[in-house]
Amino acid sequence: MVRAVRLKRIARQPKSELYPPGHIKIVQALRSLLMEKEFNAITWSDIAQTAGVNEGLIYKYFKDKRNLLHKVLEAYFKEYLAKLENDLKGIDGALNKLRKLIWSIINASNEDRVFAKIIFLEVRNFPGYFESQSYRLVKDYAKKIKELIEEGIRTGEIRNDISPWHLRQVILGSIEHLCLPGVIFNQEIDPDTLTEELCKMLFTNIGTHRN
Amino acid sequence: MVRAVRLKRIARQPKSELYPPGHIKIVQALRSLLMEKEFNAITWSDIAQTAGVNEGLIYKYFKDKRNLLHKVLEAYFKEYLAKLENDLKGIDGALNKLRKLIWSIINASNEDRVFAKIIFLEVRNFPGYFESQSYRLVKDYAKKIKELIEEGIRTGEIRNDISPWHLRQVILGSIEHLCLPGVIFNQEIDPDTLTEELCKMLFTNIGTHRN
Amino acid sequence: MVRAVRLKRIARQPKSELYPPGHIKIVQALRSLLMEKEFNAITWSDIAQTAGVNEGLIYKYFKDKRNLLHKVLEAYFKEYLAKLENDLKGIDGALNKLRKLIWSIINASNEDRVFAKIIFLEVRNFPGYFESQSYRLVKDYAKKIKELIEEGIRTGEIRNDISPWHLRQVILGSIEHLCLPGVIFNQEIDPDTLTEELCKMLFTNIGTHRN
Amino acid sequence: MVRAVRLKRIARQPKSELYPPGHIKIVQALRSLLMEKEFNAITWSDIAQTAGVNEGLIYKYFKDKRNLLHKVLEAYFKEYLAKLENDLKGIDGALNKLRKLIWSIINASNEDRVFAKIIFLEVRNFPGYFESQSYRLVKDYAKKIKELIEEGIRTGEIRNDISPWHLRQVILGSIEHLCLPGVIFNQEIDPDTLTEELCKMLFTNIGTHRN
DNA sequence: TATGAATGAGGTTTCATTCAT
DNA sequence: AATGAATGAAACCTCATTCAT
Repeated sequence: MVRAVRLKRIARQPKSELYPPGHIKIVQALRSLLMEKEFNAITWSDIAQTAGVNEGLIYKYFKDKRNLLHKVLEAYFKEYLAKLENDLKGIDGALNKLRKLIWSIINASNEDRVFAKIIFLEVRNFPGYFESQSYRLVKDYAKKIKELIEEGIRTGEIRNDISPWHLRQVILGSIEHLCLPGVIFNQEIDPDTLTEELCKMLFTNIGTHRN
Repeated sequence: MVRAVRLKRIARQPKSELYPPGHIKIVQALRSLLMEKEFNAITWSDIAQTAGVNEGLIYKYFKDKRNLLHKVLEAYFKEYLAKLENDLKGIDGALNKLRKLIWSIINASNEDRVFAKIIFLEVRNFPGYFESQSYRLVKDYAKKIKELIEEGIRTGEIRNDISPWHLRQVILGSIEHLCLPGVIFNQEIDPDTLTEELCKMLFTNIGTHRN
Repeated sequence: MVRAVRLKRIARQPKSELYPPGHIKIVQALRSLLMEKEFNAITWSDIAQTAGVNEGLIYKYFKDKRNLLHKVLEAYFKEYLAKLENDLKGIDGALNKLRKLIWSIINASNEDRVFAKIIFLEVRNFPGYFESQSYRLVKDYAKKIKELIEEGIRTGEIRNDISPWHLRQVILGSIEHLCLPGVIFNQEIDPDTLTEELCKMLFTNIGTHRN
Repeated sequence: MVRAVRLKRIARQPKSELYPPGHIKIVQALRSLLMEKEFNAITWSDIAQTAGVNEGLIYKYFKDKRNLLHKVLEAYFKEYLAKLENDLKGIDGALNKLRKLIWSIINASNEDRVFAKIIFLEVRNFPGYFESQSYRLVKDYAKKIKELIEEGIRTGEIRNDISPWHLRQVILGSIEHLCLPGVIFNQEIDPDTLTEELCKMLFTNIGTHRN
């Protein structure tokens, strides 16, 4: 009896719960510390204290601080990608999908400031990032955006003199700079307005239907 | 005679020569170190060694490492602004000016990788930056871009349903993300192509002549 | 049986034993260094070496050198107060108690030169001292002396035209200057003689019985 | 002619004016810095800045910081001694002289807080002080007090079972502790009250006329 | 006499990391 | 799995001091 109950409980647990409690506390601690401080100003001892965990324990789970940061980003990103996949289901047309995707990133940046902070401000200046697992996720994701654009070009929704790579960069950069003031100065980020404004600038032009 | 020559020599001296040699060496040292390393991995002793100067001397001129970084950025930015002002002279029309401005930033990012690195990767994650003199320059500059856009709207070159603030952010973010791969992975950045691509995406649409 | 012994041993341990060994060694190290050097000439590395402990460890336990000094004083003072309380038990009359108290401080200054050095020479010139825990102990102690004097006035042992505050200062200052040459030049301090001389000057006069 | 004028001018100048201006400025600077800070927290560069003088110049005049401090004390003390000598003129009786002397020190401590700070708080913890010229002045002065007491004993004004050395220490220590709170916490010091209180406690008793 | 520039040496402080329990 | 204690190395920083001018 007892055993059955146990198994059941474990089966129900979301994946992250499978990590030992110390591991979870440490990841949580970094997340919450990143709300107040920049990454470089956060020390192991900050993290251990916030996590309510011994400093030495961290070494059981993480190679170094950057490694931990990348793990945190990875977790965020996986969450985000799952949500996104769902969001895009049932949407027709490359432009519509792009619009939704834009809204989705901005929305995530608004709801998870730390996520945005990490991706916009903390990982890029560190070379090791580009060898990390989390960067691979980002790259895959970026690739998918490019493919979406190429799909749009094939279907004729997007002008065929547009370079997919350049457009992707323009979209990502625009989103970033539209969100950045909100992220840095803790101001409101309005996904609807920002998406609307950005698409107004890009889509009517990019699209072939009007030119 | 001698006296006249003297006056002339003093008058000719560029501004940077007014700093004591140690000061100049230190600034140069950080510039060159930033080519190889990220800012946080650079230590005082790195800088002092590279500059061929005593560590203690750095404190005579700079409060701390961030302060030095901001000073370096400031110097770059002033150089850049001077060049830009010249570049924009004699150009007619807001869109043409914007195009030139875009080219100008991309070009600067290409020629001065360190400049781009600092501005894209190193300063933004540090709160103190936003109180620095160099940030004030950046803000002034951003303001001017917005005014350029507003001018375009007034003259009818730019659609009047475009929000200047949002457009400015889109432009700056686009530039940044178009240059970023080049800056990070030390690849070529082609100002002409990038400018062309970006303007193609934005201008035909923003402009009123077609809608 | 074994268990009983254990409990007993733990119960007997003096409080200081509860600190980790490194902490104790550091405090001891400063105590012994103060015998030879003035506080300002003592460095962290002196302390660490003397304690046979890593320099960094000091920061685990003490905020800074002054903080450590105050902790050392605190320990001394607590020891002293405990002894004093015992010494005063069973003594009748405010003047007799004062005499015993005077003897007690002089005696402590003689036996613990470092204690006297700290209190007479090292803490007072540092403003932070007056916010420290150890200063609070000193103040409480000084207050008790004043109350003893007031008691003497109430009981008629001490002239009622004497200001308790001034008398307290006179007593403390006298003690200090009587001990100072001994403390500074490492000469003998004779508690009996000094107490006798001081009381001769003060008590016959302060007392009401003769005036 | 010129020479005569010169000599005259020099002769008229007060003694301190004979020092070069840099010297004077440096001494003044330390005096004024001691009002705000403890001696150990004052650096050469503080002093040079306050004096409006180059750091290197200090080495022309002073061996080290302590040496400078002792020079400052010396200057104060000489001023004080000159005043005191005048004050004591025409006063009859050892006790009256002592009373005046007590008043005089307390008064000086009130008017020149820095003087009191130096003597009560800053010099004693430094061994080198006891080899300094300024300490010699202090010792001479203390000796004179002892002689004054001995004179009082000889003339019968003071009880002959009083030890002059002990009484001198009691007087000096009492004065110090009566002034100390005022000096440390920048409170008012009232020479009249303090002198009155101290003498009330000591003199009626010490004197033979009543016993 | 006085200054600006620079230095050397060592003090202070921080932190990632290890290890026995 | 987790902790408490301690360490080593290197960073940061300060300051007294010197020297050419």
